[in-house]
Amino acid sequence: MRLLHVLQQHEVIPVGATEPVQVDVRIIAATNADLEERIRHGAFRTDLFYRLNVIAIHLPPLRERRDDVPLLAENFLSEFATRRGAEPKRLSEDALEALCEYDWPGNVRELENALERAVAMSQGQRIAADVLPIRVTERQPMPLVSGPRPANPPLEVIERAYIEWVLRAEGGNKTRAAEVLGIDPSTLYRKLARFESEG
Amino acid sequence: MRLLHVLQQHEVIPVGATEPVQVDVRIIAATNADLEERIRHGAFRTDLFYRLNVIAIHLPPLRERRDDVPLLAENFLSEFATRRGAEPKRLSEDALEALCEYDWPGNVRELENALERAVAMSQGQRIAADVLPIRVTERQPMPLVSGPRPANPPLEVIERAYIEWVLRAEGGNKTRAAEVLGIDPSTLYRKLARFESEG
DNA sequence: AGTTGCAGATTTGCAACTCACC
DNA sequence: AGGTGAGTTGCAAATCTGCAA
Repeated sequence: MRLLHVLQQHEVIPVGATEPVQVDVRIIAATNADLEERIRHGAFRTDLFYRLNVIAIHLPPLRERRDDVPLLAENFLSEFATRRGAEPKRLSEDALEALCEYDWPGNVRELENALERAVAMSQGQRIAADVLPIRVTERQPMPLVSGPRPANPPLEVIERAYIEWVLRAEGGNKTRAAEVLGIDPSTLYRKLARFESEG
Repeated sequence: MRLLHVLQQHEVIPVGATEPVQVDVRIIAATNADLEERIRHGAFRTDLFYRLNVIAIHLPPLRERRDDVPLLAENFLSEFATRRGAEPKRLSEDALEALCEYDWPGNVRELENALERAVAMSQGQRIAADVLPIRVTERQPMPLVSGPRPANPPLEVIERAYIEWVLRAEGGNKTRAAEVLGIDPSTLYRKLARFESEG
């Protein structure tokens, strides 16, 4: 862990720090779609500035997790059903296949919307492919502009971030923080010392 | 870390798992207010079900972080200013003091709303205390029903969660995951083996 | 790419000690 | 002086790691 350490420094994304002294950390996991939407709503900036440091944890786009589509779809359908107080509608074979083939540039959010619409448009209990948005069924070779994905931070960074997070949550009390973290106070103490010396 | 291990198992909060085989994890940091609001909007359920397991990381309520209030307020004010394309308004001494004294049961979200309203109501560049919501300036002894706070998960749990997260993000490729994590593949391999044996 | 042996480096929990404060 | 709680350090044992196969 020491060896590779140098490579890892760039992974943290500090944002607009105003005071360099105390640093706090949030760990946020979100799909790209989540992020975009939250930024649009202004909520994300708020989160970001909660205390000035952020570590972003990357979630691959839905198109790279095709296996998840059926499960996600099922979850959404039963969620919608619960909301309406009815039985979940089921996807036809064709519809499911189309969902799996599509590239979902809008990720999970887009899938959710498509299904919601489909549920509303379909008459019976079965969702046919033709109530899905055209772009989904159209089956075009998508633009496929997959830029370089953001990398996830190294383990060491996450560990540090979380430790600092908890320490702050406990008001700086190292003993209590150690208890929460499930480690000996001395261990925490030494980890912190190491953080200091490593910047 | 081995010794305390038994105590730590209860910290994970798995939610509505449907398939016990593969587990994925999201790490979410949010204020209580965030959570509440997202649940109301249905977004959180969606997040939750992304892949069926969640580890909640606790952020202490704003009332326990009074020091943060001025900084937060400042951030909000300049955010609002940017949105309007104007200079940020400034808080009067009294107003700031009132903000610091208040208990903020709605946490950061409530603070944001209060400030937004205050900015809209104030005439000049200076925000006086009397444009703040009455409950804020009223300075009552708040109910103070601080139940037991949810504990943050132990370090070990976070480490595991993150490793599994990255592994999945890399499509199960251990070598690649190890690279991202900044550890030797063999190390990752052994960590995973341990996870298996420990459930 | 996944897995294991190995020797050496590292880390850990424990316990003991200090310090501050009541 | 006594007691409690936090922070800190020595130490030996246990563990973990990177390398190489």
